[in-house]
Amino acid sequence: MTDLALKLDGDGPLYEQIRRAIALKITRRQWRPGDRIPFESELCTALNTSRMTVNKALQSLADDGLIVRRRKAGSFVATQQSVQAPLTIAKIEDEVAADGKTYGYELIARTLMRAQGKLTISGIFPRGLDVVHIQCRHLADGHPVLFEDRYVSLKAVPAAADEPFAETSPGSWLLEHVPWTEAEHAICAVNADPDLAQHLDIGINTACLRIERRTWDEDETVTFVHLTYPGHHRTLVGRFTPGQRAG
Amino acid sequence: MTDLALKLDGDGPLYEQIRRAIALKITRRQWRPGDRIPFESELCTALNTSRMTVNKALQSLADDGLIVRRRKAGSFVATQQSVQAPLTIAKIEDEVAADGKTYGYELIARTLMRAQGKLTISGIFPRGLDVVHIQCRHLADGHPVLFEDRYVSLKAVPAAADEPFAETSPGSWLLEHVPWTEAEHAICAVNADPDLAQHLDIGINTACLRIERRTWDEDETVTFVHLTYPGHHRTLVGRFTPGQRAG
DNA sequence: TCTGATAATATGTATAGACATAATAATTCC
DNA sequence: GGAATTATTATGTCTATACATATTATCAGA
Repeated sequence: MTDLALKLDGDGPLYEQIRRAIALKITRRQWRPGDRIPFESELCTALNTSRMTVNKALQSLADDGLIVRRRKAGSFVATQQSVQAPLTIAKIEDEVAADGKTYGYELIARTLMRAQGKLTISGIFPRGLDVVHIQCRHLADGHPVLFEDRYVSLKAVPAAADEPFAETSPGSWLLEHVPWTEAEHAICAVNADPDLAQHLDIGINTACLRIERRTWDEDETVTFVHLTYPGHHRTLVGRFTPGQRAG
Repeated sequence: MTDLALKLDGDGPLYEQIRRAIALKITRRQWRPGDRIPFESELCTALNTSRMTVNKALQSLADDGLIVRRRKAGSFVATQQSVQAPLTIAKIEDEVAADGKTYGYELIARTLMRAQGKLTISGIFPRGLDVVHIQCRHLADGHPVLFEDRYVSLKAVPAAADEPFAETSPGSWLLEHVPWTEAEHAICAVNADPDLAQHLDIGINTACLRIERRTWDEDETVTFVHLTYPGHHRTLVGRFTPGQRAG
């Protein structure tokens, strides 16, 4: 039967063809949000394929949020289709290098302290926890492109107490030495205060992009960092193509 | 054999257990970037499972970039482990509603025009293309939270010429009426110019977060939009957990 | 020693069948 | 009619097998 009017384009693996064909129906609004799409068994007979192959296509569509699957009920086109933006935060070293520029690093301050004030109020670290506070900046061809303001828990990372961070940026060092299982990000815009303006070599009040990242290892907070970029720094976020699998 | 020391936790589907066990090895740095991880066949015999099950676990790890797979060579822990931040851009209506506030919409300007100047220089629209230019703002409990500056191609969306956008925001209208296959985002910080400051009811020069989105349908640019949020608006980006599948 | 053909092999894809599970529909009983 | 039970069913998971494909390793021949 071709009453489903699902046309495979014959390009690439079967499950990807099926995925594309269904994604096309959805993006073309022929199958609309809330609509039930054909059962696996129907697709199998219509396309003359095995269930596992159809299943692989549907699972991948479900993974990407294009459809929602419910046992016994069937599969449905997702009702709220929010736009996904796969933001990949590369190491700044790589980013500068990818730009064809020379990377530079400068430590501004490194202090051993106990968590207090804002850090404890925000619930990031428990009061009194030993932390290292590091401020540093990253340069591209000698010009500052990123100011980093970081706290590292000495409970989670005792070795950080002996690391001067004079040559190695804390980001790289942590990535290399410390395991983590979870990260949470927030993005906001801030006006440069005099300090920040000086460190980034920009005018006071210049808009800056700030990424706030908190990293855990299991339940233990490992590090909390503010990464602040000059506002003109345009962070490119990846493309999102509902029809095809991320890669 | 348990010489792989891969311990399954017995929680949930087998392929997820395998996935978790391997992800744990990687996050714990027991299998380091560049290392080859056991072959599918080795995992099969060690864990006494079928190849398809192991394959499903490994494929999902590869999808998420934790490992890289090469035929004949094997599977390897990914060398550059960039941090993924799954940024989900919800409809502003939903976002305001999720905040427990009352959503409001105000059209500021709607103009039919031909693409010129910056729009053509940036290569977004071809010179002379008919577009609708819409400026509007979105309110939460009567207070502006988002300024939207949008261009819609009349070639891709002829119906936009007849839509006043007086009551419906162009974002919702487009999402409802117009198919698209691809979107690209960029994020930057900008200082509020007098106009923007007035529309968002903030001080001049206040740092604002701007999301720039370009949307295509196949090769045709559908719309280009600047979404500008007051800087204090903290855009929460989702959590990223390398050990478990997104969902 | 180098080159090109050949073999070996790990992953990639696809199939058919089986049972589990959750959610819905149908049925029975009060 | 309504509540509790049972049956049905679509998806979820898993297995065993087969062949395709890309890539590496090996080996023969010049």
